[in-house]
Amino acid sequence: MALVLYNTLTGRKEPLVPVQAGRVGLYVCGPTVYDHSHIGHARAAVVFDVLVRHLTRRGYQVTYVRNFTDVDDKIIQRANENGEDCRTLAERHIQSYHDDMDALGNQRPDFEPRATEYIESMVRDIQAMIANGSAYPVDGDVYFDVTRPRQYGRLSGRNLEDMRAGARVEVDERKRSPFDFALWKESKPGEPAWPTPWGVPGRPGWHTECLAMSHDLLGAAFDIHGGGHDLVFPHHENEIAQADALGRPFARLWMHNGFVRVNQEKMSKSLGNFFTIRQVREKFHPEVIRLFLLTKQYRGPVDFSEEALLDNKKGLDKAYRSLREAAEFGPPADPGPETAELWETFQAALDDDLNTAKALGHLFEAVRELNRLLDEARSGKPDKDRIRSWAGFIRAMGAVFGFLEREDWGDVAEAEDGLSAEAVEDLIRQRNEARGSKNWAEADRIRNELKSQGVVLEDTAGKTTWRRVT
RNA sequence: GGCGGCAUAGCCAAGUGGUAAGGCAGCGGUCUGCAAAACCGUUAUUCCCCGGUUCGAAUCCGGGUGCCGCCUCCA
Repeated sequence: MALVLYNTLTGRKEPLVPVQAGRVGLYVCGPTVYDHSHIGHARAAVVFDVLVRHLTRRGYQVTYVRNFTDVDDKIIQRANENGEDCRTLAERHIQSYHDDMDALGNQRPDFEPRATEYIESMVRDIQAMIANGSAYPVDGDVYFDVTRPRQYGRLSGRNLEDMRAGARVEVDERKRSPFDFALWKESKPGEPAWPTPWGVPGRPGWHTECLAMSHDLLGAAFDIHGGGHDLVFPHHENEIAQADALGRPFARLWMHNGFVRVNQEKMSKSLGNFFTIRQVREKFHPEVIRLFLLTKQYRGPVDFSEEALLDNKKGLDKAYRSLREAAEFGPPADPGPETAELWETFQAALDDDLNTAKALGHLFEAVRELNRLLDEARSGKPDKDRIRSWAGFIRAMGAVFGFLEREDWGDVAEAEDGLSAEAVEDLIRQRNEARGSKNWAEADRIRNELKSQGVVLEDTAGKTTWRRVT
């Protein structure tokens, strides 16, 4: 079955037919680096990371580009507030972003271009748009004339007549249409500025950079352009308008991930209801965040809450526990023929517009099967080969999602506060001595004491294991 | 005002014509000194409401209701 993806441009799912057979060029809009990233940014990055993993797994050679917007009004404003220069501010937040994304287990894109590295290309494109009349200068700025492309609004499904001018922002009377957007802004003294052929030093507007960078790194016609749903209008609409104005082919398929919500509302800076990734990381392991973000198909909204994270932590614990027990029967083996059917079903779910929620269901079916085998093993009939094969299968599915790859799950996190591992094991020794003499009261007292310290014991045949819970 | 999305058990969430995946929580059982974990069974005669099409609909059509998003900050 073919891999299909929902295309915002056409409003339906379409088979992925690459420009060049076997290769996929993917461009995803990255963050504007003036602040730490929140869970919404994490979702976008995780979704497209899983897409890349799946496409790669499916045999495509993927070129993944994700940009940094490192020149922009908000960056200038924040830098001024902090009394530092824009470059320093941007650099710090690029590092912060990398730190978060690495922690979440996202692979680095093949290219991470910065807007400031592509000014020349942008100037080239803007000049071409001025030359063919689709852009016009006003004072020191340059605006794009939205009445020029034949179908302005085709991505977001709207037309100029029905839009509300000035709904959120004062109408700039100098523009021909209120929806004309800035390609170039004249710089005030002290602001970042680059020279131009039209004589006014300044900086680019937001909407040109992705056009220039995708063009230079992936070629004019490429396969997939992605980003958060809030980029559909105006950002991506305006990118398409410029490509049209330049007579340039552009991305074929447009993918947009849904929002992360808090109490039924979009997580956003303006509502103040956002949680930064680093905040959430203080309470939850990054793999838990990752699992949570994949529990729903990427196009729908996902509701953020501690309860939801906690539920997912339990699910991940369960899977890791099985893998750890399976490891006692040897390292994970290549998935055998027994798992082939489920593997196909799993892949088919991802082939269908990256249905991670469905695929995750299949992963947990495999966990249950592995636990069944482990139960049989405990009752004295170990089938090592099958155990190792199912463990390998679960790992393989985990690899597509980018989790279940740790060896130290359960011993990690929270270890800095509470009892040391030595102290725990000492108490376990004391308890097992009590158990040996059938002193159940003392054994239970020690177990309860550990439980109050967040350590849960599990007695299995001849051995007591422990884990920390939050 | 325009455009778009969503509504499935206590919670989260798959399922787009053939008789309700999966996770969390709950209940009963097995195992255990007791637990924990795991497994087995169970938990929606029914998919927001009202009509219609069909042998058959959560799934298609029409009409409601509710929630959300976008209409130049935003992943």
